[in-house]
Amino acid sequence: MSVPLNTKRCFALVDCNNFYASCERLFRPDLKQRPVVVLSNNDGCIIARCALAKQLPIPMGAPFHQVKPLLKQHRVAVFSSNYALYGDLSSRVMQTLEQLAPKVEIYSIDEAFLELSGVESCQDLTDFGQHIRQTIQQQLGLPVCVGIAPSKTLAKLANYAAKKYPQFDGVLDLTDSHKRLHILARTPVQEVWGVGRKLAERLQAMNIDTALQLARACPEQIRKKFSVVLARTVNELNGIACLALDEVQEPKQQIISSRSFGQRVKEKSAMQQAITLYISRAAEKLRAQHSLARQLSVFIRSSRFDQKARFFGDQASLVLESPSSDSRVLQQAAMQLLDRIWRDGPSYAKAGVVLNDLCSVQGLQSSLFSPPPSERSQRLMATIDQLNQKHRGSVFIARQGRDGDWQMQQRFLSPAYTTRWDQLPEVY
DNA sequence: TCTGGGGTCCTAGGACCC
DNA sequence: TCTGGGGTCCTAGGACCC
Repeated sequence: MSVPLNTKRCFALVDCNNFYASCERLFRPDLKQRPVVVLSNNDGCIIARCALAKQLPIPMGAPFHQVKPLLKQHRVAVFSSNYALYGDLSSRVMQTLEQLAPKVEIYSIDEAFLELSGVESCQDLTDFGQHIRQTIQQQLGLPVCVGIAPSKTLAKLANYAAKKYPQFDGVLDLTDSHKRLHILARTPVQEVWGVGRKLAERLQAMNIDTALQLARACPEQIRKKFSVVLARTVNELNGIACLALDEVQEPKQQIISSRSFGQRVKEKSAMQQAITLYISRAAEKLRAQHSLARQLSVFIRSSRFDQKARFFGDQASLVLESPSSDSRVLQQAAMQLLDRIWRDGPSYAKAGVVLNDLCSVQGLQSSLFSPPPSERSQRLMATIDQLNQKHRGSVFIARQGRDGDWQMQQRFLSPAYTTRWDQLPEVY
């Protein structure tokens, strides 16, 4: 009787390479030899670069206006972010992965953890990683890298190395402990999942510079000096899995909708329009996950980068009498909050709303103390959501208005190739 | 002129209580 | 005159992630 190779727990992290840039290039084969970058909302800064663009001195997060001349000089193709496109391609990638492995955790728009333990077709782990890579490439035309290891943190690290070192051909299996030590010793501690800039600084002050040095630190000491989270990371780096695969996506505990303005806002009426739009977006998300909010906040702020004017920012929040997901109820409450914090004078650069203390509609049906929203309200909101799903922006609260200078800039938006019939790409 | 948005989790410290 | 100590709960803020 043969014993399965992978009786022990084993994770793979599949991560799309330069996801947003790859998505844009998918429908523009003419850009194959040209560097491609994607901008953040409002065309603010660079948030994705293809491999060619990474060779240029354009750092991640660079403000667009600062690198504009350089982009022009190198004939870089620039795109505003197109989340309709990325979201749709993302879900296709995830569906493909779900066919390849029974247990998949969608970790972000471009990453998923897979549990490989017990995958029958998976005898050699590296071969299986290559199979994943080729399948996504063939079916969707998107490049991915695969990291394989006995813990999620190590799988992340394996993925980092698979991307960084070409000799691995996009797949690295770190279940072997010799190979693991070799890679850990060459990985800066800041590249470890869970170690950001601040922690890296503190660790370096203790002469912990590499992932291997962190792996060899005493978890108890780390827990005392730092936190339980970093102590867990130390264990994970040693191949002790402390983090499980989360297959079910829990409803969000907080919903935020906020934007920087295309142009500074000085008038209260424009701010009211913007807040009304944001609250509608947030309420839509709330209803999509069948939740209600008990608490909401509104914030407004000027620009932190403005040299001439003093920074101004404020926020206010309130608790609703009974939890709600009705756009009209939330909008009225948001307008009250705005009245409390609004000041004439500042040039506002950004505003947003936050919904907190969320609960599920079902959980509330039986509660005596907080009656659930009325049938009428629920039906109305469901109808609005349906209409807006078909045609975005067909039904909205009048206060929102149709257009405003404050709306975000998207000067380089690609068509919604995959989600709108009228924008399907034409092939000649 | 122009510097993103949306999340999670943990900890420290204050308020309050006995 | 003398001004405790321990526990819980909540919130704000920090750090991290993509």
